[in-house]
Amino acid sequence: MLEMRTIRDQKELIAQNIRNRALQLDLDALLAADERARAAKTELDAIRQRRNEIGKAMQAPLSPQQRAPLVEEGRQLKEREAAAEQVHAASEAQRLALQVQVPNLTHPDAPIGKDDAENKELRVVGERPHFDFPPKDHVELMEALQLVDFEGGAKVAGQKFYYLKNQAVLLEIALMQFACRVLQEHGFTLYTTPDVARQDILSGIGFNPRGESTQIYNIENSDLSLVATAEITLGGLLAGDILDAEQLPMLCGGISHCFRTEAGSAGRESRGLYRVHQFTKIEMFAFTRPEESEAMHQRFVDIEEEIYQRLEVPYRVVDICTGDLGAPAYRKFDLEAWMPGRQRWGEITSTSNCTDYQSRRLNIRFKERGKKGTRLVHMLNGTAIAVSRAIIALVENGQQADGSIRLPKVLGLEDIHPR
RNA sequence: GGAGAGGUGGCCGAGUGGUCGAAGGCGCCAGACUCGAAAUCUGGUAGGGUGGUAACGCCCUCGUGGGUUCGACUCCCACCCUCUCCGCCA
Repeated sequence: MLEMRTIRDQKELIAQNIRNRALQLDLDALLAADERARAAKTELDAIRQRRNEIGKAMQAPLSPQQRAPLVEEGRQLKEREAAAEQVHAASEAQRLALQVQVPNLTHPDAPIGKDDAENKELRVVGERPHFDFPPKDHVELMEALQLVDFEGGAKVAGQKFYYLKNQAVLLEIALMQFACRVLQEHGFTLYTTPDVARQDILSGIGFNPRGESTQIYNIENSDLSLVATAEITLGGLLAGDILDAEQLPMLCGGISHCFRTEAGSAGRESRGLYRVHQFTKIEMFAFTRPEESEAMHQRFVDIEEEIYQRLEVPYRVVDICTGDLGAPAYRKFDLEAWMPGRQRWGEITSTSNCTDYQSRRLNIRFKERGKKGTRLVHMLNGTAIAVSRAIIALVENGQQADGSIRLPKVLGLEDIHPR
């Protein structure tokens, strides 16, 4: 969420940003709602001020004749205050509903474009494999090797759920282990996290769990939702806290069980493990001083590249364009792996600098020694390894003519052979 | 799940109907002392909103939300969380 003052003072900039992001949003309605909310607050404050004055006056020893009119006025003010409070609460709710739709500002270097077709390729790293046989996709390969069971998944939990089997299970564990090790080497504190989170945490991160096209599974009779990523639980970890500046930057790595309804994406990229309702991910998260966030963002990209280089997966780095950025992201880079089964690049990691967009709503601040006041931290997230997509890349790129799969040495696993 | 205790500023901790944003301490900042530091002494030190060029004013915040009252940190209700004991359990 952006600060209302920013939206007021820099209306043109905000409006341009909304256009760049190809969003529809009535800024004037927001500004009007803001006017109403502030007017209501002024009104309410005036009533409260008078009430406080009466309270103060009543402390002095007073005769019953002096007290009576004060008590009466106080009584009346209480009623007026209640009415004013309702007006104020309603106008604030209206304002907030619009305010949270305003996307974050955007890095000046982010490419301007309306959708993912206009993302900018920054570099390609690694050699795409050449096959002297027609390459198969991961579904065909994995089913032949008894590494996955989609039918079982569908029977028990529905479409887009799956079981991993045999060596794929060890592969998942090895990938998680590898990613955790790398993060630890880079100074991250590792976490397992809850797989559910409260509404206010979800909204603070920028998810809208009860909205119409939500990606989120909600748990009935509670204000909990299944998390779509550990970005939610890691980012929410420090909600409401005031940190010492010396504690920053704070790096967290987490095992992330991801649950996504994938509403509205039926039929899109739906084959196999590419887009599923549940997967496991190792997530990076950082809380930084504002001055550090851009450098930290680069560092996240570097770590992602290190991981995929060590996994020997050919990939390219993409600078996400304005129209394809999520609302909280100030800038976003994706790594896309070469996927021979689809003959195209497929997203395997994503890292966003969300600046203070999330910390404002989650109220995560830091304090510097000797300085007055507090400042909002910057928050960044990034994928170390999203297991299901990493498996696609490894299996498809590592396939051999005899149907076996060659795996990168860093995982410490044997290659996978037909039984 | 049952019984009890408790949630106050960056931290610890007092405060049980009158203004208290809150004693005291720690920490931090500035100054004094010192060649310098430590110790000591003096003063300062919450966050947010809103109005104002500013000085400064006003409002909110003592877990959260309601209620009682002219007035609530203080009384009542609900919820959340923490701790102790008992039960249950991987």
